[in-house]
Amino acid sequence: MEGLFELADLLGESMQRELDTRGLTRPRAEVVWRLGSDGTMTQKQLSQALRCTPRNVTGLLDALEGSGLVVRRPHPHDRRSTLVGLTSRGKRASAAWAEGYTKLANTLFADFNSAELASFVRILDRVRARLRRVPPVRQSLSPTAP
Amino acid sequence: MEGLFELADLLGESMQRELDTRGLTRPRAEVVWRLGSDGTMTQKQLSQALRCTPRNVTGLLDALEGSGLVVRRPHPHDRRSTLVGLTSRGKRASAAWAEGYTKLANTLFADFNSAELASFVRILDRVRARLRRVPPVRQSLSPTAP
DNA sequence: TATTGTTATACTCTATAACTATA
DNA sequence: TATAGTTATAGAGTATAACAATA
Repeated sequence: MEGLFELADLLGESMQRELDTRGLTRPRAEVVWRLGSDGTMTQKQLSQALRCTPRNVTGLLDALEGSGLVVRRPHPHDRRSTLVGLTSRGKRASAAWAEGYTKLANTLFADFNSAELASFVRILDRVRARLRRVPPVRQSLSPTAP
Repeated sequence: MEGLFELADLLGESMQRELDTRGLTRPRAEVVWRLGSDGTMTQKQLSQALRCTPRNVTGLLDALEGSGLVVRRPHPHDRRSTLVGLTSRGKRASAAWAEGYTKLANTLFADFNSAELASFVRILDRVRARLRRVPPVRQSLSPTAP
């Protein structure tokens, strides 16, 4: 089933190519993507959503604010916090990506009949659910194991 | 078909977790992986295989040599070149990862009957082949599009 | 006293350009 | 003259720790 790993790599490369043509790095694109999906949030919430440090968020937002995709606004009730949201340009970018991925998926899965697709999706869902629960198999991957 | 993108992400995270527990970064692990798959090669060949600059290879090899996973040897016929290969520890690491991924795949795809699996693999292969040919859809992903 | 976001500092990956040794 | 690998320099992402403002 190495094909699955290769497919995952190919999907990653495909996404990367898209970002390169837009002059956006992947971490910055993830910020835009997240804000587009979940809407305005504080930097703290963003750092939790992206699973990175608050310091990291500061740097990414500085760059994205500079290129006009994102705005920082004071939190109305907590003056320690900063609310982050997409500009109209950021919203267009986020929506365009979502559309692009949908198109890509449609292209990739065109020409399959519905029975095949249903079977594929069923297996995909079960594999995905299982992957979420699989713990890292540390022992078998140890490069220092005897 | 967003499930496929999510699965790709999950697989990536799963691999990343493995590397984290080993104290290896992804770029360094890719060097070890590549040398394990294709055997000894020059730094030039490595930079082409990894699609990065020769300078980048130098840095990765410096680190990997320091941790004893890789050795540099003079090329027997061309004194400009350097041959790079895995140490025995590097070979163990590479083999252990391959085994780990096989185990993961086996875990993920246990409990499916052979007809389901055959159907899944067939679609997977066709999607993969198509993905290799799909060009980036630049227009539809443009954040600056009107 | 705890939390939010920042500055200070450091390490890794990556790239381009200039340079050395060799072909 | 061209090639392989290095040093020099720079920018992005990430982390920890110390700090300011606010709760």
